[in-house]
Amino acid sequence: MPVTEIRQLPLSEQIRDMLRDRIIEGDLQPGEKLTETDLSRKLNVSRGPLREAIMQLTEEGLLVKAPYKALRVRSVSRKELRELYSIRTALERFAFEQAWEKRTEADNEELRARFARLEDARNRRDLTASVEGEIAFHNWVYELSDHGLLLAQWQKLIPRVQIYMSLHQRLHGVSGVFMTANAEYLKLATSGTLDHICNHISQHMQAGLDEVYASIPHEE
Amino acid sequence: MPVTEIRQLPLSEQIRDMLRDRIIEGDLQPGEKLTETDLSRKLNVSRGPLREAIMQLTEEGLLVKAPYKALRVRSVSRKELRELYSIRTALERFAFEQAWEKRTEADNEELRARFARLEDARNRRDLTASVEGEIAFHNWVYELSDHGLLLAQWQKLIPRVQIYMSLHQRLHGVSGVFMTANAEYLKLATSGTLDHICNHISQHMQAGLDEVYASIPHEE
DNA sequence: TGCGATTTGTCCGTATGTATT
DNA sequence: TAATACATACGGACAAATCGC
Repeated sequence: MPVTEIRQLPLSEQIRDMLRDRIIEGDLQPGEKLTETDLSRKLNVSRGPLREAIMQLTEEGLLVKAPYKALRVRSVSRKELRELYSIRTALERFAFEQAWEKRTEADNEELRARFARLEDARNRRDLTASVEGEIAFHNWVYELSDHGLLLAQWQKLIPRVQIYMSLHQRLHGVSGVFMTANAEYLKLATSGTLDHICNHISQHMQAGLDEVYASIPHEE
Repeated sequence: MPVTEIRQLPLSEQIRDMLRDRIIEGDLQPGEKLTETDLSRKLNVSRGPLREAIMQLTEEGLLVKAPYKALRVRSVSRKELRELYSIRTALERFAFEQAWEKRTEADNEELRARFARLEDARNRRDLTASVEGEIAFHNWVYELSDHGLLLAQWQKLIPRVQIYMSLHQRLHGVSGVFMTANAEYLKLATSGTLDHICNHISQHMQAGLDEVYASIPHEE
């Protein structure tokens, strides 16, 4: 019986996705030191594809690397968290400017569906699904913007956002504060004015930042 | 006489920088197909570090790659050019918001120095120095913003900006239109109000876009 | 549509330079 | 300072997928 292992994705991408999940889940903790040879033994892969995965995760900001020096999982910090939410605010407001005139009723219905899925995940206290749902909810406007560069920049930020959301949820569970803000976001995005939703995003992001802020230690 | 080749940087980074220069200079043209084995022979390096360089350039958007498919130099397009300048507008306005209160007279003096260097490069009709100067001029506010994520996002855009600027300059030489806009930018950045410079950036970017737009063919 | 040629993806063994102890 | 661990790099080899005819 030949063991015909199917490989839909290149091995390097499988490794990348798996390591990214382990970092987001906290299995590999912030600041933890990793070595290539160690990882290649434990994952039972050679260093070639592993190095490619490591480089991509470094580009995403999940790993920190310097030539000939130790590989580390990026440490979380309040400064980075503030930067993350402030740049998300700028990008998402810009996304709404790009998307505003393009919205159709079908698009609005799609956002309501994503809101419902997010609400459901929260009610079930499903931490992973809540994070995924939050990302999908915000992804809506970037998809709608029809702006490839903007979408790419936002999607490169997603893993870092997931890290902070997951970290917070593991400490404090699924909070209910978010959903009222999300309901307002939904309402303004589908039936408000561009100015209203842009103003709301600043408050929305600030609320998200405040929610997570205390979960992060002061010093890097 | 032993040929003692010094390697300050890892080979993969040397390859990356060299390929990036060749793409920006137009030596490797948009849409051109590349093969790893071919490149490794011509550059006299093995495929390992070459693949790492290729991946980084793919992250920067200079190369396009899909599993098992041909590697290509990214084609330029008017749509991408519009996206590039529109997102630059959003990021640079945000950068000024972040940097505004942090400016000192020493910072303003630094911007004037960069303006002078840019003006000098243009007067000398030095195409390469003009592009570099333009980048350095705009880089000022990102450095000042003290926002690591923002700076990183902007710097990842730089190679693409350089491609379009170089392409335009090779076709039309150094134009004089820019410098009046740059002078206004300098004045507002150092002595205007935040609102004024933010409004100016939109016009400034639009002017830059218009300048380059006609140099790019319609169809991708 | 198939089939060979080309190219990418992967692995191994080894060597060398750098960092860390 | 020396010794060890590790990252970087090379070359060959084969498998897997794509491309061209």
